[in-house]
Amino acid sequence: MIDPALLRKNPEKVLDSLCSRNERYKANLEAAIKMDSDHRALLQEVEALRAKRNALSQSVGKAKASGAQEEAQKLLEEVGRLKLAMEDKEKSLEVLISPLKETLLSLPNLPHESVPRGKNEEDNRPVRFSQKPVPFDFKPLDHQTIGENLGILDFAAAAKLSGSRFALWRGLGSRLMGALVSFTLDLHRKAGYEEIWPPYLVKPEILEGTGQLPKFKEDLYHLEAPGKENSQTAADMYLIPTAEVPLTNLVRDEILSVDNLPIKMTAYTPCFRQEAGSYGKDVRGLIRNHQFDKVELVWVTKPEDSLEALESLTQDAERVLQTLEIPYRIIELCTGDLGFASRKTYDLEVWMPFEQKYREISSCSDCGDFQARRMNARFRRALKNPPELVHTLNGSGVAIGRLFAAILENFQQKDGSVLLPKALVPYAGFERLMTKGMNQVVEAKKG
RNA sequence: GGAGAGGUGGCCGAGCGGUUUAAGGCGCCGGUCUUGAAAACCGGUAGGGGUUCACGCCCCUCGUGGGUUCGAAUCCCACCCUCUCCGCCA
Repeated sequence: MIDPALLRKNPEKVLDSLCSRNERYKANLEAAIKMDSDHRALLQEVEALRAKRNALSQSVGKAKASGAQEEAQKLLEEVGRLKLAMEDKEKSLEVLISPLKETLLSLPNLPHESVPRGKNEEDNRPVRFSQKPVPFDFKPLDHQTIGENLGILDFAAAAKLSGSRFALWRGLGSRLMGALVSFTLDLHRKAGYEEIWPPYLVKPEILEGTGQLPKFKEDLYHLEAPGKENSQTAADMYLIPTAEVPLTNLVRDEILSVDNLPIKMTAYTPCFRQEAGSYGKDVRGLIRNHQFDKVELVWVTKPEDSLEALESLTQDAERVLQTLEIPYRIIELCTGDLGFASRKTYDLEVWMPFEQKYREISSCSDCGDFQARRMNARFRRALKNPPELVHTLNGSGVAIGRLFAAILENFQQKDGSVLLPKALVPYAGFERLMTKGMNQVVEAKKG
């Protein structure tokens, strides 16, 4: 959520900043400013009436205690009349609050001033490249074909169980997935991250905290509370679209000690997304599925540390690709391409030889105090200092399915086998993925 | 899922319709005393919001949301969470 105080103090700056994302926020922002000022005007009236009521009610008690029955009766009548006027205004206030809150929650974060202005992904700026990809001396295949030829990916089986946009791994493919998760978590633990194994179903307010709700409900898998009709409070549940959601919300409603910052957490989780808007795009393979696996990195920092933390977090994600010797590049997103909660984002993109282009495998964002304000996540510099909002950051470190795909494509051999990156061998327990025919040849030689 | 007990400030714990605008203790912070410390004593110790140049004043919050009342931590309803026991279960 944008700071309402800033909205009042400097509406032009907020407007300019939001419009650098997209002009369409202008109307909503102006509505929010108007609603905020109406709300405050009425709030003052209501509070004045409440103060009066409280004072009168108290004097009723005192009058009764001192035995002044007539006096008490008179006061009672007066406060009764006051109450009617007050309840009227309180109702009007109620009516103002929810659209105001809704509007404030629907506005995205303000881009950091260092972020390049731009309309869409074409204006994103490359930051750095790894070593150039080595060209193949044969025509590389796409990861789905490679995986199916090796018998380690079975999309037909996944479709039988769950429909399109699901994946299923078999045999060594399944083992390789486990290896990628262990390898990645190990790497991050060594960099000082605490490993977390969180729940995958969360309450609605948790998703509001990180910014997925109320705006992006159609992207989420939603479980209606059973017996909802009979209960006002039975909570719906949502499948997490990323581990960012449970990890970041761990600091919700906390006042942390400054000594605990920065907090660095990592988690492997499956992620669930309806991806409603993406029909027809990337339908093949492991790139865009309803369920996918990801290792996530989350930082909680002091405000003055978050930009530097973003560099550090991005490097932690980068190290996964470096260690696995996969070609990649890092780009900085322009204002128009930033995610909802982010004020500055680096994307890591791996080289995909079949398509001859870079594909996103990680997105690292500094959310500033945007999520912290929604979550009420704070810290205190010293005992006598007032609490301040923390800054939160998150990044994939990295998407495991896409990493799997990148390994198949980048390490494929002319004979159809895939040679694993060296760093992965101890985790996988094997060096090469081979087709059934090749395995038979090897075994026959042994025999 | 069922039964019972319970949820009050950083912690313990009183309060069960109106001098409670939450007693008392512990802890913490500041001060007095002291060469220094401890002890003792004195004072201060929640968060959010509104308003004010400021001092301050006001509103909201006793698990959450409703309700009753002039007035609710206190009474009523629903729910959530924790603990104990039972059932089911990987």
